[in-house]
Parts: sequence; structure tokens; C-alpha cells
Amino acid sequence: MSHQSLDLPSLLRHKGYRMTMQRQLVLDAVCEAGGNATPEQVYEIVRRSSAAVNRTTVYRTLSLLQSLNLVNATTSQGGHYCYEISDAQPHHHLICRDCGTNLEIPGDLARPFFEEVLKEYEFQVDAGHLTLHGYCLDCS
Amino acid sequence: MSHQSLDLPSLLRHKGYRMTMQRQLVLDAVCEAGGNATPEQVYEIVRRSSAAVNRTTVYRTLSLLQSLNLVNATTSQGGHYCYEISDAQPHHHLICRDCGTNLEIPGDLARPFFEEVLKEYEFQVDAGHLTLHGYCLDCS
DNA sequence: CTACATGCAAAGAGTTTGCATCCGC
DNA sequence: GCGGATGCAAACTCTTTGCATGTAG
Repeated sequence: MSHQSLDLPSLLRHKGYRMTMQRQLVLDAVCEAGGNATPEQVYEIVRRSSAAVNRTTVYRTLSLLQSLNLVNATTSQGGHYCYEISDAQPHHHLICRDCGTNLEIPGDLARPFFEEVLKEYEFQVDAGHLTLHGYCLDCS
Repeated sequence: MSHQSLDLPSLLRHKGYRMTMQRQLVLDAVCEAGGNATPEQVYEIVRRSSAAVNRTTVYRTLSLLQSLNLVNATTSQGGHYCYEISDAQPHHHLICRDCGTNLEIPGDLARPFFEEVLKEYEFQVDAGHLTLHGYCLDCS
């Protein structure tokens, strides 16, 4: 789940963007948040490192990082954005409607289902990330 | 997908709520919309029947109907609410990230997957409705 | 030094809330 | 007539946009 190995400056440059402190901080923050972070949460983590980052910049940077496939966006309960580091390992989330617990399951688990969908409906599900709602053991 | 058979007045009364024209109109509108209707779309359909309904009332009524399990809420692309009539037949949606096409697939297709999740993670997925994003035949 | 990136403020969606009035029961 | 339901306006949250300034390359 680490992004330390990735060379953000040259990746950005290669695409015609510039490397800035803000972009590094936002990427670090999404990583630190460890998945399902709202823009506001990312903003708060960034602020801990530096007060010199604007909320607008966080939004713009998240959107940029998403277009570079460095982060994924999913939508949560209330219907707002959640971001997480793009991961070589596809996985899915199980979110309890009651207590909000967030379990992570391997992407493979859904593969047979997605293959069925592809075969029968000619629809290629974007298997990278899926958020399932329901009830965990304690709440069901 | 019809709701005509259901006795809204007595259902409401039984729960301590009152029957009003607005509530009937909102329920009718969700049904007419045929799935994945935003509050705004519901509002527009309602207005066609009667100008005497407020946007606020649509929101409040949708939320009430949801708590009565007469409609489901899902979240769409942009991360906003979508409503549809609760259906005896569980099903899922396939939404193309490119063209926005919305396919409906039977709920059974996901059952083996959900059972696997339950067995391995003790998490009961709310199988009623799932929205999957990806690419349809034309766009992939 | 030239664009791209940022900060600020303001606008813009979508949704919720407070309160007076209305109306189903 | 009582208490829940509605309409209205205003507040509130989340997100985007316009524009002047700052700064990476």
C-alpha cells in the first residue's frame, strides 16, 4: 500500500505537470489515511504537515491524482467521495450499515461473479474497487 | 415493479403516519421513473401532476418511504442519491463509466459471491441492490 | 520568463432545518 | 382540536470556478 517507491516528480513531468510540495503532501495523506478518506480527511492530514495548503488545492490535486491513476475514488454511504491509494492488489470494501466498520476483501473473491456478468451481459465490470454495504457479524 | 397493489394509506397509518396526497405522488413518481431517479427527477415528475408540492417535501417523503422499505436508495456516479421502488426481485445495476448506460441484472447472479463473503468474513452483504461500474460492450 | 499551480473568495449544487401554517384523523 | 405534515426561506455541507498572484522548470 506504500507509494514511496513511486517517482511522483518524473511521473508528473512526463505528463506535462509540475511537481509541487502540495501534490506530494496530498498523495502522502491519502496513503496515510489508509483507504476511504474523504477530501476533508485528506485536507486535515495535509494540514498537520503544513498549514500552507488550501482546501481547493486538495480537491484539485485529488482529481489530478485520480486522472493519473495514483488514487481511486469511490463513493460512500452518504454519497460523498472517498479516496484511496491505487493498489496493485485489487480489493473490495465491506461497510457495515450499522457501525460503519470497513473490512477489506481480496479482489479475487468477486472474479467468478464478474466473469459471469461479462459472459451473460457483455459488460466489463471495473473490478478494481467495489464497495459493498451490509451488516457485520456484530450488527446482524 | 408496480406498487399499485400496495395499500399505502393503511401501511402509513399502521406506523403512525398520515396519508397525504404528496406521499402518494412521490411514491407514484419513483415508480414512474423506473429506477435510479434522483430527488430532483422525482420532484420534476411530481410537479407534472401537481404544482403544489415542495422540493423539501420530496426529500422528506423519499426518506420516509425509504425507512418504510417502499423505496431503496443507492448512490450514483457523482455520488448523489438515487431512488427506486423496492422490488420483490432483488437486482443489481451495471453502469457504464463512459456512456452511462444502465443495465439491470438479476440478484441471483451475485449470490454465490455474497455467500462466499458471508462464509469467509462473516459479513452479510445487503444483497438487495448493488451498483457496479465498468464498461459496456460498445465502450470497452 | 512563461506557463502552470495555488490561494482566496465567491458561486453553485444538493440537502437539511426551523418555524409558522395547514389538514388528516 | 390535536399533532403530524407541509411550505417557505434560510442555513449548511460539499465541491467547483474565476481571477490575481506565486513559482517550477
